[in-house]
Amino acid sequence: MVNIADVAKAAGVSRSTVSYALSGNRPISRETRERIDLAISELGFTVNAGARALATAQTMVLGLLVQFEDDEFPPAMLQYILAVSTAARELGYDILMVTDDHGPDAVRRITSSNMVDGVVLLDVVHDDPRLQPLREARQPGALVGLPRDTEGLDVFDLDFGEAARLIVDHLHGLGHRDIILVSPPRHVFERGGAYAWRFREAALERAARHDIHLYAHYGESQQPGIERSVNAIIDARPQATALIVHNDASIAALPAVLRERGIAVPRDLSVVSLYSRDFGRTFLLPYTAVETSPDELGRLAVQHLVRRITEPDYGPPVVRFVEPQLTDRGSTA
Amino acid sequence: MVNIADVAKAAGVSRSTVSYALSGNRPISRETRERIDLAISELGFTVNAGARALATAQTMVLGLLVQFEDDEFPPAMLQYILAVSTAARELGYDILMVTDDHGPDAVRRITSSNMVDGVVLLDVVHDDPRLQPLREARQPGALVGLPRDTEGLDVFDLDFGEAARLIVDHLHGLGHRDIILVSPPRHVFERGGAYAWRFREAALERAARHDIHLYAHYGESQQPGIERSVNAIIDARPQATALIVHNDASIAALPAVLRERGIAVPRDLSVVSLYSRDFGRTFLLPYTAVETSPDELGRLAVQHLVRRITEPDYGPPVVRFVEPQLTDRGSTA
DNA sequence: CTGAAAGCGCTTACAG
DNA sequence: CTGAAAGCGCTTACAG
Repeated sequence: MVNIADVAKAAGVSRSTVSYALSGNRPISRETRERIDLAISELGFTVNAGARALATAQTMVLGLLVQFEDDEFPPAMLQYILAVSTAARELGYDILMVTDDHGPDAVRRITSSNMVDGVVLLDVVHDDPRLQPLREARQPGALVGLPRDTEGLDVFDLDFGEAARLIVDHLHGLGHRDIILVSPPRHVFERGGAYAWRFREAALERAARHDIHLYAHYGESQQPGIERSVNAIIDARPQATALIVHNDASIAALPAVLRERGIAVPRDLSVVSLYSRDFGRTFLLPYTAVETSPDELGRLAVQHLVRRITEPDYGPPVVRFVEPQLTDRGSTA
Repeated sequence: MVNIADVAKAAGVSRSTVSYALSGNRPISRETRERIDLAISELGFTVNAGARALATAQTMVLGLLVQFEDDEFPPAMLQYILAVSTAARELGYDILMVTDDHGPDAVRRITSSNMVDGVVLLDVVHDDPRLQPLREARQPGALVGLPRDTEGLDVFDLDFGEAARLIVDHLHGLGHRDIILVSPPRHVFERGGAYAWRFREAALERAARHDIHLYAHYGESQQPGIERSVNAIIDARPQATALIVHNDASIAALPAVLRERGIAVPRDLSVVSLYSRDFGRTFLLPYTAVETSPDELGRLAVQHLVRRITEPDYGPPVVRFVEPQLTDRGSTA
């Protein structure tokens, strides 16, 4: 394998000069630089990433921890993964993606061995067991999803409370007084998926203030049973005039359910949901909805993480909520 | 950061002895080993992965190249990613996931810098531009998907030709003589998605032999337009008694389309498709289908890749087709 | 503007 | 069964 010494010899300079030419960390004469460039391209030299990492204590790799929970809807996850990966590459970082079942061990493993310069956690839950090892790590961490205790970590999430208020207010303004809410599965609440109850509680609170009856139900996230559960929920609340769906799997299945029941939107029922624009390229979703912004969240997390890696005193940890935006697609009346 | 010298000092031995205790590459007395273990846990020592990689020329990291094509159906991709990641971890490898738009550069970048010990390529097309840089790399490569030229690379794929014959024979045996085939989008054929035409050609050839009319159409893979395209295809072939769907997006949308049209399966129409078992947890798919085995393909690719990394003369490249298996879910008659 | 040398944290022949 | 030392391929003060 051709190394920096080979290049130095071919160019007739020292190894340090080659290194500085590579990094640009000190001025090099034009002539010398040209000889080095020539040698590099003739020999096909590429810096050995491991050796550079050892010398600089920077790997230029970010860890990405993904958890494939059974109650997670796969198509939604991929958007976050892609967003993080793309944002990282734009800043010169690669992604070490870890899908281990046991997240805390994975965090410890990749941080204590110095495989990564920082860590992004996806699918963060209220009491996430990965937070402690991440706080103990040398490397900074950024979370997508709000945990109970954000200490020492940068946190990014959609403002689910505000999203709920936005939606309830929107329906209230249209005169709806009986509204169904389809939440994530019960299991998501139980394992601490804070986005689920943050949305539900804010919706209930807001509905109460408006004297609206809000019927909150758990939806499903796995087939078979998604259509069945949505049907059962609608059956249970015949008086409802609007449906809020905070459940990826259920909203994906909703068009088929409504067609089957002969329910026209928004004539017979108003529908509002939360999903990302890209989600609507996989599923046929003509509904007014809050944009969940996976791209923006992934990008924010990576950008802050990289700043924290490169600027030692970047300031106190950041907890940032993305402002929900309601996109009106005409599914409410 | 605590390093191997700190451990050696605390345990009262040399650095080499600590290293050998870690690797198990030479016998260590019980007493010495215990002192070392104690020092390691007291100091909280973890081997520095980069330093080890530099010394051993092994990173214990596999590159995973993923391409998010617009005509790809995201839910299906995730299964391959997860399969590769899981199989790698079981063999002690981590995954460097690269989603660059420009695959050939990405392959060159991660291999020439020695960031990885081997590379897995997903979504391989007929004339895949990533193959050349991969062949030129020091590291071995494994592909999921069959390219035109398999030279020098281990290749794994479902036997799409056999899958087509299996399905056509199955329908022929049931007496069908007019069959619709919904293929992947035209763009997949154009960019060299070999699985698309391997399946279609084998199906056409087999149908001709049986004197079956096989009506091959391109389906869609993005909303809006999937339901519409399936409807148009069915409208165009009223005489058909069976439907073969080789298109993830279309099969996911099929239940809604058939319900809307009032078509009962298999009474009015027989349906056969190709998808994985897990795919049926995201979508409601009660159809007889060939299992596409993403788990098995991902696992095979990783296992062979790792053997090729660890056993210098593992033998000639392998091209292995996974045998298609038809799971009868009663959607044909 | 450039070079010689130390150091990053490991592993592994070589020697005993 | 164990140690001293060279080497993996870089970077970066230090010196000129």
